[in-house]
Order: sequence, then C-alpha cells, then structure tokens
Amino acid sequence: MDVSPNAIPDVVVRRLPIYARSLAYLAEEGVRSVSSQELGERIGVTAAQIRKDLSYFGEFGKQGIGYNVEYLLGHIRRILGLNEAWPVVLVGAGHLGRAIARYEGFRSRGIDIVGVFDADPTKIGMELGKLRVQPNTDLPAMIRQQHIRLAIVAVPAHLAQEVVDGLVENGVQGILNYAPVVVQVPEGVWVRHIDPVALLHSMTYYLAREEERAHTG
Amino acid sequence: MDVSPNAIPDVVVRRLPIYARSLAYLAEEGVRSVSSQELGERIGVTAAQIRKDLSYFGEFGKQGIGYNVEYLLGHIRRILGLNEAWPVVLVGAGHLGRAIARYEGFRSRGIDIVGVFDADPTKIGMELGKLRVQPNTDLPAMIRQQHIRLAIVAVPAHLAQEVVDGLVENGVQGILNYAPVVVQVPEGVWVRHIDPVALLHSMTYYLAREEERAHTG
DNA sequence: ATGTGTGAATTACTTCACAGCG
DNA sequence: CGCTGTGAAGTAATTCACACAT
Repeated sequence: MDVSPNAIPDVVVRRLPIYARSLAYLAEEGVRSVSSQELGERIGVTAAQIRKDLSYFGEFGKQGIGYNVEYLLGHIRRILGLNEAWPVVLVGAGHLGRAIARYEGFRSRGIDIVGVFDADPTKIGMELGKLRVQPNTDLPAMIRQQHIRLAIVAVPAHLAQEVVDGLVENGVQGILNYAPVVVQVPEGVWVRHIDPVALLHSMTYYLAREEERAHTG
Repeated sequence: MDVSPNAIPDVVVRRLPIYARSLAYLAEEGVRSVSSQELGERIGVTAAQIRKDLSYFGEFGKQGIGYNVEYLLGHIRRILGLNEAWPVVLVGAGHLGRAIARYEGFRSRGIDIVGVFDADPTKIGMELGKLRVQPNTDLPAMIRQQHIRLAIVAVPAHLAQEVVDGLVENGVQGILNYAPVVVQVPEGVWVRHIDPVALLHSMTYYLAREEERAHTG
C-alpha cells in the first residue's frame, strides 16, 4: 500500500469502482444528472462520503445541480486507468475457473481475459467461449510477451501460493485470488481476495447472536 | 450493523473467519501452538491486531507460550456460530451458480447448500453433485419449512434486487450477493457483496499510477 | 526469555456544517 | 434555493509499549 503523505486512502480507491458501476447503470437508464444524495442512496453510502471521496481527485460537480453522469463516469474511469482494456490471465480451469472464463461481465468493464491456464492435461484444450485452456507451462511466455500485469487465480488452496509466486516472477503486479488462503506477495504487488466462506461466516456471527438474544432476552 | 455501545466492530468480525481458517490449516499441519506473531505473518496482519481482536471475546492465550491451535479454533468457531452447519439456499444456476453448487469447500466449513433454484425452465432438473436445480417457485416453501436464514444470490444484476426482496420476505437474514449491483435490504438483514470487477478496478488504479510514474519520473 | 492482554497514543476514516457558487 | 467542496470536529481502528504471567 502506498504510504506517501498525500496518497489516496485505499478505502476510497475501493469505493470508486462502485461509484463507476452505479453511474454506468444510471447512464444506461438515461439519467443525465445525479446528486451525491441520490447516488449514495443507490449504493448505501452517505452523500458526504461521496463528495469527500471525489474531492481527492478534483471538482466534478456543479453546485445546486449535482454531477453530470457521463462526465463523472468518464473521470472515474480515467482515474481507475480504464481508458483502455486490461489483459488478464486466468489460472485454473476447474468449475470456478471455467465459470469465470465464461462470465460476460468483464469485457464491458475493461477486463479482458486473454488466456486460461491449467496444469491438468485432461483440461487442456477445453473450449470456454472464445478461449481454449492452455497448459500452465505456456503461461510465463504469454505474460512476458503480452506484458500482462493482472491475473485471476482460481486453483485449489494448496497450489495458490506457488501459482502466485510464478505469476509475480513473470511480472504480474495485481492478483485476484479466489483460493481460500491468504497469499504472500512482495512489495509492489497487489492482491485482493475473494472469500465467500469468510463472508458467510461473518454473517453467521450476527445471526447466531440474534438467535441467542431471542432465546435469552 | 449493530451500534450498541459495546458491540464488536464489524472489521473485527470479518477477520475472525480468516483467523479460523488459518488455524484450521495449522491444525491440519499438526501444529499445536502458535503465537500472534506467527499467525499474523501467515495472514498479513500485525500481532497486536490479532491480540486486540481476540481480546474482545476473552483470553485464549498463555503468556510466554502463545495460543493452543485447537483450543483457539474451537472458540472462534463457537463465536462465529459454527458449532452446527448452516443450511443455505443458492439462487441462480448459470455458470457461476453451478460452480458454486459444486464447490467442495463449503461443507467442511459449516456451510451446507441445501437447494439450488432457477427461474429458467431449461435449467430445472440439472444435476449438480447431490443437488438438483429446482424451480424458483419452490423457494419460499423450502426457506420456510427448513428455517433457512442464509442465501447465496448468483443471478444477473437486473434480477438481483427482486430475488433478494423475495428471500427477505420469506425470512432470509443473510445474503451473499454475487450480482454486480448493491442490493437494498431492510434493517436486520445482512448482505455481503462479491465483486471481482470492482476488486480488479481497485488494482488497475494503482497499476495505472505506477505506469504513469514510470513515464514521468 | 517469551509472548499475552490492554490502556494509552496514534493514525485513519467519516460526518458535520457551512461558505460559496450556479 | 439546492447542492457541491472542504476545513474542522468527531469516531473508529490500529499500533504502541509495557505490566504481568509462565
């Protein structure tokens, strides 16, 4: 995480894509202008939060009016580096990997899966939409030749760390990890974890309390 | 979110499942005892953070020694309400829903998918491991009869809100939402979002900066 | 020695509240 | 007026640092 004195807080960076998506939906609906209040209600965030977040990057609104949807969306896209598409490799062609490869929602949001890789010979060659599963051994060459900086990891937990090490070694700087394990990466590499079980458990915590309260209270 | 004066912060609750999983791995490896330092290194959290988090719930360690892995794991499981399995319904049997239904990692962590539902008649009856896709119309009865409190939503964005409304109406109190939209729920219902595109975008932000710096610096 | 548990200090994040612009 | 942009105020989360137990 960048710790420079005037760096933008990571929480803010993580909210920007949510703003962007909500604005994209608004644009599709034909909405021209939106206030921080309205946008906030859509995504469960306070109006002040949105205004403060945006103020890190500039002034995008008009007083008394609100934000022009297309204009603000364009700005946030640029801030997020989404002017052009990002090529991404996907490692792991199990049930989950295949579902990810077939998901239609990446392309339109600037994420372009350009290769799917697996170590299992029985999976090599499988067709997944326009992609075909390639052997893991071809992965380094593709990353280097196409200067790929982002990867999605969808392999079993016990393989995740070595897969990540290999990716980083070949120049990948951002990893979306679906494996249920916290992977270690060197300075300068970003990781985000997708962890459905942990999220469910963080809800069972509250539900279990409630049940308890119902019985005791 | 519970706002009682002595409520446990949600950030803490969200970390507990990560601690639990790391402890489970340690137990599998045959490790008996672990210090906050060691555990922290495994999951990228400071030792002080772990000790502080645990201190909300009691005293589980031994000074000079650390934590007994099995003992602490048992406690965290109980705190999270994982003494017994939680039945969960899954709505949506597209590529993603089917991958979720087939994922082996839920059962062993107390999450038991007991039904898969879809509105699309061509999907009804599909076999997914031991499960069979059922029509959405059967969903309310199952939730009510089996007192199901948790659901996983894997439907297209434009259907997510109405699916969630239906779930909540029938008594679901916790929702894991894979649809790329922030859904609204009434007080007392929990939602967690899984949003791969947003996570990737939060990384492109940093990668784009770096690139820029490399060009200008 | 080693490593927990925890008040105190620090840092980070959010909300307030209002000047000022359209 | 209505709504932004933003310092200031207020909360929340993290880290420090050390007494104390083994």
